[in-house]
Amino acid sequence: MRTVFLGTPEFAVAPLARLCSLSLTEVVAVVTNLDKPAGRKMILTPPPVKIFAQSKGIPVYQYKSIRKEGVEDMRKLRPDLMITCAFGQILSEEILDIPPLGVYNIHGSLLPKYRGASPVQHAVLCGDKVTGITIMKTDVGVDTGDILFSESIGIGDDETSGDVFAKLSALGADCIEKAVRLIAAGNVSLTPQDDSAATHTGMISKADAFIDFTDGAELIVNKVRAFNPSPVAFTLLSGQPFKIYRALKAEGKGACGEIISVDGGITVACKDGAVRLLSVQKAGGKVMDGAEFLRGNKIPAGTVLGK
RNA sequence: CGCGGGGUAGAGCAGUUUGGUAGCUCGUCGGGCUCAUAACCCGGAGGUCAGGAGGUUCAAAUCCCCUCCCCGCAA
Repeated sequence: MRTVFLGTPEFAVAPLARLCSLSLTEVVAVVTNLDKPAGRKMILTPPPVKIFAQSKGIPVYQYKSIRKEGVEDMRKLRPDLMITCAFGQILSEEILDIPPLGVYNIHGSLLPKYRGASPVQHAVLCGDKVTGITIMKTDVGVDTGDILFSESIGIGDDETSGDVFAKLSALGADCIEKAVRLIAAGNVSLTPQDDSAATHTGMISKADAFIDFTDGAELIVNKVRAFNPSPVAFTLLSGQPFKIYRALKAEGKGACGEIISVDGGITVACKDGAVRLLSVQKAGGKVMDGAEFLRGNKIPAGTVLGK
């Protein structure tokens, strides 16, 4: 099957790699977002999917808007099948109609839960114990298409979004292989989503990652997990950004945001107890564990975070 | 040239303003105490202070110049 893959970030690389390794699918082109300026020097950086595709010698197409600029290119490719995975753009009817076998999407949640841009982060943020991959037919809505199947996976108590992303990316590869075999065999049975059970997730912003110590310990720990590796939960220490990479619930009482213990680690009081900061970073500094940080930064107990 | 912090012992930092014997916490090694210990006490090792046979000076971690690297913000 002539297959066109549309995806952008690291998450999409494993599924793409799987499709490339199958004899069933011939990946004739990869579509991805434009290279973006990144980092302090604003160096133009190609998306991970592009880097992978080029290493395999697969033609890469990049559009600001595939709907406006890419329709003719897609038609010329004469794909039998198109696969989307964290592509970052919404396809038009015009494009969806091109491949005779249809367009399928790899989504990082158990739909209809967590439609949208940040399903993985929200699953972690909400403290879910289970999430998964859904393979669904792509339609003009945002993750609203009919479901081919889904597979679930557990979320460990101490796992971050980064950890879950890695697991789901691998699962996504397995799922898309399975899906492609079903499609090739003509064995496709779709189930519409229950829209009444749907939840939607938007883009994660830096402001979402600000820790409010008047929240409960569990929510704070979940925020820390959900926003690692990006954008990373943070608070303020003496008015400067103070990032928190890892934290655990702990025993203790005190005013919200107050550091109540600096004995071998940093323990901060919150609404219903305390959290222990296991991995932190101050502005301009490196990431280090709590005890290490305290060795060189004399933080008196009683210091209040968040201002 | 987007803004800013930083590079000093294995780790994290102070010392730089006001040049003048290289310091702190931890780790490490040795010894002691203890039923015992990640606890406590005593002692030791470990640093060409990012680099430049640079500049100034009697004297530079510190002041001036150049280069490299790390990080926060912004995007």
